[in-house]
Amino acid sequence: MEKEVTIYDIAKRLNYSPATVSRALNDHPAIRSDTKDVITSMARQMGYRSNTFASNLRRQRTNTIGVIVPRLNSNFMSCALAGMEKVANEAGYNLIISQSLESARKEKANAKTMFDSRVDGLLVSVSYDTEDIEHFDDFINKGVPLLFFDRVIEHNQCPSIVIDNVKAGYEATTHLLEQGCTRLMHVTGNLKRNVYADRLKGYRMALQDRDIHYEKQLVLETDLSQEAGVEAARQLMAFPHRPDGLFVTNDLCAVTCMGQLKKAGLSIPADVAVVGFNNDPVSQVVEPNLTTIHYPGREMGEIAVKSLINHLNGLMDMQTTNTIILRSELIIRASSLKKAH
Amino acid sequence: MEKEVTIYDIAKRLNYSPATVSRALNDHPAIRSDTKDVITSMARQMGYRSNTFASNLRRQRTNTIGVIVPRLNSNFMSCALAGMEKVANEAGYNLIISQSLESARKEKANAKTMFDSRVDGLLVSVSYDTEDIEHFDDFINKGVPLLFFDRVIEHNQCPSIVIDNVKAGYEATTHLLEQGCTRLMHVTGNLKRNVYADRLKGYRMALQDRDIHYEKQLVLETDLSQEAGVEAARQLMAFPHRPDGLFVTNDLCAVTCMGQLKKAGLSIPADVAVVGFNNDPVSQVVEPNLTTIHYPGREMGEIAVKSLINHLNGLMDMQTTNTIILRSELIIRASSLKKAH
DNA sequence: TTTTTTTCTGCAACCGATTGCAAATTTAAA
DNA sequence: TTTAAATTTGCAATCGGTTGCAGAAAAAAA
Repeated sequence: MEKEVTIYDIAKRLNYSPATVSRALNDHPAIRSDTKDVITSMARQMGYRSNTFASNLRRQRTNTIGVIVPRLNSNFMSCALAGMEKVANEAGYNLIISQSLESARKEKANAKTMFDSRVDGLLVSVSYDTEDIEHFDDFINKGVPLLFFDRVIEHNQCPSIVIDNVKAGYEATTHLLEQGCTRLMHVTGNLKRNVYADRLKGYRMALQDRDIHYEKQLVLETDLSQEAGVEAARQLMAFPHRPDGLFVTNDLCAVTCMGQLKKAGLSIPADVAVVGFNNDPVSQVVEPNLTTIHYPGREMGEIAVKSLINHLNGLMDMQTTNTIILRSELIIRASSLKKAH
Repeated sequence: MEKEVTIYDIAKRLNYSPATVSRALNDHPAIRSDTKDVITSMARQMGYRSNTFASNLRRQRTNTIGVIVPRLNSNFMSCALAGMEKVANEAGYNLIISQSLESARKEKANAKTMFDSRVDGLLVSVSYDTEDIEHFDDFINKGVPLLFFDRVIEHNQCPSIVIDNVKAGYEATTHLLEQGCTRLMHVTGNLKRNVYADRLKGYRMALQDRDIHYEKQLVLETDLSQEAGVEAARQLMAFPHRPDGLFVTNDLCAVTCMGQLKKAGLSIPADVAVVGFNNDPVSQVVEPNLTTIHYPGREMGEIAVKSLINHLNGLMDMQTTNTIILRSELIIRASSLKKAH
């Protein structure tokens, strides 16, 4: 285990002061360029590596971005994280990722850890049962940029990155209606969360635009798990006047539900047309293939990190940008096609 | 933006030395317990938070674990990461995650970053085209514990966490043979990687045990993408003597392949019985449901981090443990059931 | 050649916690 | 009461870069 090389070692070896070495390695303009060359090449030769802690300690900066998500093992989230990691990595930032597991309590604990780790910025998609965001006040007070994505919470200091969930919900619903559905069931998540509330709003608007009466009983608020899909199928079939269309805001839940319906002898889309959400790989595997909304996870992750880093570098002020809306898209597949095209 | 409280502030306020405060906050035995009480409560009252960098700088430790994976958006990997994050978080460690995107070059760059970030330990699942592991020598030389999981590389200094891939391959193959298949195609990944090589070994052993001649042409080495699934189906159908069994070492690839076969009019499992690998959610969605190997991603992640932390705390020596093998399991579903049970 | 301006470089303090060693205090033993 | 032992606490150096400020050196202008 050899000793670590420091700028002092380099300085002594070349007869410069540590200050000069430091500046040379950081490409400071006050250092002549041939001096820089000598120093950097000697640094390489001696196997020098910068000590991040000393640097962080002094500069009060960590080059680290914190990410708090509900859970990281969903297709959408892992794509978003993949995008984040890529951009962060290229910009020389590290990512510290933690999951709240849908619990506000754990989210709070994670926020504290992130704060203590002194992340330069924080990206958050809030948990199911997060009510307030006091636990992020520390960041706001300290001027640490905070950015919400996907599941966001309105806050005038923090920008959000989302898709237009109202529009997506509207399109999904409209599509089902255009296919001739007359009675649409809607299975969604916790309506405290913008993503689900907005999609519901879109659903209602679409109904309204066609003068279809909104029935509260047709909206099922669930945890969108696979079990919820089973339960949704049960409820759907229990209706005296059975719905002929189904809009589920999660693909995995939707396909599980579809499976149950098929098992019960219903035909998709003839008896029940189905639309999911997220464009998860399962949507192209299930039979019939699932119509769904393409949710740009990777892009969302990339843009979130890009915005944060631009802000940190003073290239952009996040306070002025309030919301970034990404394009989503209805992908029509067999599960909803009652009419031939 | 208030000023940060340091142990000096606490010391001054209580008329102790910073040293005493430091020790008190770290529960050092040399501090009387009522002194500790006074100090900790004052720390809380003043809103003190420890400065990790100063501490890291001094202690030459970071409480951070690095993770390098091929990509983080697969079901298996995101489950493994979820497990890692959970355990690490509970033990007060942070995770820095980066992905090699299956490129040895990027893996090297990531390793360097991790090394410079001075992670306390490193968990690695190697990329497709990693040939050597010289880029991890720095860690080994410096005594930073390095642990491989899933896609591992033999190294007498580094333990591995895996499942028994040979056995899994053997069981999958045997199961197909028991169902009456006589000619088995095997679609797998880069055979440089232990996971695929071992599964192939299991496949061959199973054939041998039943005196079935091994045909090289029946083994397809691919990147296991969905496109590879399409291509596999094409090749399967092109055989004059068409295989009646198919063992694909990845569920997503398997289901895509199945889709193609069905589209071509073949019936599953009657014409071709199929077994996948990983127990991805899609396996329970596709029709017929896919027989597969359950791969304990979450457990693998948890155990990986647990082992690393135990080693770091001196509770366990990783040098002596060479390999940890987790239990995997064949899950039999309809896609391979030719015989009724 | 002298003066002014510009470009480089170094000094030294600082970031905040940790820890070996010694001194001070308390407690126990003589 | 004195001495020895055990328990607490503090001093000061240390970890390794960073940066304001001042001074030296070099270049440009007078």
